[in-house]
Amino acid sequence: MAISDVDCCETYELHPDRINLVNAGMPDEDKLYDLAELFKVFGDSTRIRILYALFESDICVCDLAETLQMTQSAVSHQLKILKQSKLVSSRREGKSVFYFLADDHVRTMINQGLEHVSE
Amino acid sequence: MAISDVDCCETYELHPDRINLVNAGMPDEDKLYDLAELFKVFGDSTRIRILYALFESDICVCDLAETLQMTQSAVSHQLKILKQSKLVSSRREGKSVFYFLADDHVRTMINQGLEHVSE
DNA sequence: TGAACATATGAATAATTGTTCATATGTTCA
DNA sequence: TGAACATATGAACAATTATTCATATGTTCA
Repeated sequence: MAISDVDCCETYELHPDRINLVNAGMPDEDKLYDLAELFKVFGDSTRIRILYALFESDICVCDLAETLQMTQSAVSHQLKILKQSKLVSSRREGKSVFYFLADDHVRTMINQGLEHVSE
Repeated sequence: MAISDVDCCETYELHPDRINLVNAGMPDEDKLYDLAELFKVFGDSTRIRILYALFESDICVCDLAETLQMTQSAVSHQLKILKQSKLVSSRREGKSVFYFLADDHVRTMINQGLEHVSE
């Protein structure tokens, strides 16, 4: 029934102690999924560049598009994803919409990632 | 020539001060790419589950496959990606290969992500 | 109200990617 | 050495996704 019965592990010398220990520490499926989804949002260089831009200053869609040399549409699509993940928020000022970082986890996570890739 | 000339920003009221500020703080293209690639590795629930497993104990491929109810091949492919990103390392013990976390950034990053999704 | 500006969004396309299947490589032990 | 075990890997397929294009929504101001 399980994958192990029909596939790779019929004859493997398993280590039940380790398997139980690992399963005990494993978060719920929902949490794992949410966590992966969050990282997936960071896993695109366009979105990383948008977040970096917001490190410095609140900024409107038009300025973002100009800064990143992208179309307004592409930027807008990515901002929507960032907003759904609650990494950014926005406020309207007249015709413009300004985006800003929703909280400081973003900086912390990106800095932690930078430490890793800088080694 | 630039995208802005032909597309979205011909008539936009840009804010040069903000744009310059943002560009000054923007890391190199290479660094941005590496950073996005790193996050992309975290952005898959299978790999997150593997990393969680390694929080508890070094573990061999077979036990990982059994624990996560996946085929040995799928686990092995993902371990390769994690290893290329230097998030895990491995040592051989006889026929088995044991994997373990390469450094503590992994824990820090995942915990930081958890804080965000737990709000 | 109507025209111009600024942003958002749906559909389509191209590119990326996780898993499976088949098989290759590496290790142990009789 | 040969057989069985454990892991790694290449090719193929299905699913996801970033961007583009066309257009809709929302705002200001004459």
